Amino acid sequence: MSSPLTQSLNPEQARATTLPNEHALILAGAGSGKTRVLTTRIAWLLQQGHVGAGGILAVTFTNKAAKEMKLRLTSMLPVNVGAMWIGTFHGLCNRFLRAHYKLAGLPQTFQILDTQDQLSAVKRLCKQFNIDDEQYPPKQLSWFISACKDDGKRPKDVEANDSATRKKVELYQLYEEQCQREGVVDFAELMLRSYELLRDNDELRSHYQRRFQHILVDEFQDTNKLQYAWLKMFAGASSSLFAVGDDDQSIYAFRGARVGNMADFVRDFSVQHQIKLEQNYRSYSNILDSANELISHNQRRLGKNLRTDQGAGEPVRVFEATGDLAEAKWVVDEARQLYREGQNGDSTRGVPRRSEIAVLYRSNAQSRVIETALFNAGVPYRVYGGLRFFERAEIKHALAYLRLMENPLDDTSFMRVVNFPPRGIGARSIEQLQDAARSAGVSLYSAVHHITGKAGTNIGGFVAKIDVLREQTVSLSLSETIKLVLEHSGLLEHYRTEREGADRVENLEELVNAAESFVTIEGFGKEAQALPDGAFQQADSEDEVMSPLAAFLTHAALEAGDNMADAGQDAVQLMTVHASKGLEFDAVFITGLEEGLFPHENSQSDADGLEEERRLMYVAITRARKRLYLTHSQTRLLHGQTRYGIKSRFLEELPEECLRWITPKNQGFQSNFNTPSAYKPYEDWPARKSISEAAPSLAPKASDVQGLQKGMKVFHTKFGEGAVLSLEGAGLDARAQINFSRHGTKWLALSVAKLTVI
DNA sequence: TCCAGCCACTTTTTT
DNA sequence: AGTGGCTGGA
Repeated sequence: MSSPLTQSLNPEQARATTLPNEHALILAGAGSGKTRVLTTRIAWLLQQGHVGAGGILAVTFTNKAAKEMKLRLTSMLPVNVGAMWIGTFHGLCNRFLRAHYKLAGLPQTFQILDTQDQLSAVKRLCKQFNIDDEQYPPKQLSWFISACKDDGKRPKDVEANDSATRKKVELYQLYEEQCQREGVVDFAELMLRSYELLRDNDELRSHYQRRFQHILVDEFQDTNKLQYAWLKMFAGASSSLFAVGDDDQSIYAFRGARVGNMADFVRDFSVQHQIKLEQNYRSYSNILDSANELISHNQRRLGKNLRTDQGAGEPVRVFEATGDLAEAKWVVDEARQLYREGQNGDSTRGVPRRSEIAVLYRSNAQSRVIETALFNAGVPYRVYGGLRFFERAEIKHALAYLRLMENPLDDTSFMRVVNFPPRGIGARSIEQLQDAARSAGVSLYSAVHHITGKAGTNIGGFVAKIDVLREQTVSLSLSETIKLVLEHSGLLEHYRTEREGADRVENLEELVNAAESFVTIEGFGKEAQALPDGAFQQADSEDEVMSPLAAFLTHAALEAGDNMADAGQDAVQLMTVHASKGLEFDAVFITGLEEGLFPHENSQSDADGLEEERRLMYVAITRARKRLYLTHSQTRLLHGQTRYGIKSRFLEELPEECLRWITPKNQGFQSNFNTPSAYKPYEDWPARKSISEAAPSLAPKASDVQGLQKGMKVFHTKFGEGAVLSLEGAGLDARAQINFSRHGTKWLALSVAKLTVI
């Protein structure tokens, strides 16, 4: 307890950090020093001699978090982080499967399919079996397969009561066979295969259970069913599972995360100590109180209230714009002002760097307007999200050549580059090859010998080229190998002659650099090195070190890299709310706070969806340290159409005393239009339209709203005749659901829509 | 076989 | 509006 490691911790943090060897759940609110507690606990356990480095298993969701944890640990203690298992779920599964590839039934050179690869594998499968892709869209199939695996289900475990599901399960089965034949695993398979291996192999399981005395999990609220089961497999009778999470920040239910794992954990492991970290070190109280008040509207919570010792700080500013461009311009002006004040040395009002300003939005489509405004104002910015380095087409092409050299069974990679750059191998030749491969039961690569004629010659040339590349590079370094492949594959040449290919050539050159720094910084083969205690040598060959190329390919699949846009320059940060999780900024702008957008219309149908949206808003608010701005717009261009938005309900759920409305509150579009407002708009009012499509809210109730009643026939200037289905809200928020004879059912805001009773 | 133009799609995302 | 995938003509 008196360790200097824990001296600067508050009592709750110190208690969590120094818990005895037992299972524990730490409810760590936003900005409460969660990562600090996690790393300090590991350091403390090691320092007190409770466990050796080899006995630690620490799991995170992102590579960034894993890296951060390792970095902080090395700064706390002189410790060999390589001896600990610290990494992402998938990274650790990879390490595990590489060590026991034989037991797992995988080739040593197994390749990892990312989401794109998985989709193309599914498409190939569907084509082969003549699946109607209208009825079974490959994307959905791919999603279905991943969802089954995330649920821990093999095809035989999936309950199929209708013919469509039975078909999907059948395809899932075929997909599995295809992957197995080709020696590839997708992301979910990494998890499921490791889980099953542990479950079914008693000797292996007890070995690992004895080994890992302390298992620590970050962001526990984001674990899915399989990940929780996986953790349970590793946790033996003498292991302690230390889970850190925040149910209020669970925003990934849509991809299978189960907040319920927190309650299950408490029950399954008879957790004695649940410690709440409620002291927030990040935000001023106006911001924190807003977050607390907002999240209190959620019913299903474990319950937690953040407090701060910092003062009230600036009020949260709310701005209503007339249009999305005006909104963006206002944000940019305000951001510049903050930066200017920071430059003048005013650290309470301004921000020292542009990178301390974040502009958040609910969906990616909203970034464009903000980018335009920033660009026009000459403000440097950086957009997160979008394609990352290893996901770019040219990089994936290059990697496909490399993967094929490493594992000729990989048909996905074969298909990607067999005719890229174009070398006269068309659909017919490919079909011939696929038929031959299928009837001989071999890979496309080895089926080339069965093909004769022109197709045979062309494809034969391609295969020969791969063989030659493999031989030529056998004694070359990794970066030299890649350089040679880029030249001899014709990829560089192809992009050099392409009009818009300069960026792609640059990226390919960057790939060579990435390989160089991978070897020097990361070392290679690290993932597959021997277990320290040397167990299981009889069963598997943990001592066989991966080739640098194999390690690099794994790295590329598991860590897609940054999107490398303007790194280095001090720039305003643009990202979705999801992407902002785990980050913090001096100033945060949350934009597009309109019904249907945030909360998003697709999430409003059920209460759970709405609660997740609210948690999303909670995450967004708690990113801010000093200044928080909330903006919404009366009109917005979305998918090429003007939409009229209603102010988000979340704005109403914030404590009034923390807010300052820059524009008068409760001004609907109508009243603004009639009474030119006190503030000066950035642009002229948009041409008036009489449509407003608002999302339905949860419970329609009112029977008579603004002279309308259910069942009335109405006329609308654009949609024509219709019947009122339901009514809700009052005053400026009043809405009517109307079934138009020619345009279907729509929700209209009565303050905007021009309706006549007929 | 290749390229151009047309059509459908559009919440959030890590590995 | 913008993009990615697919079809049909050269």
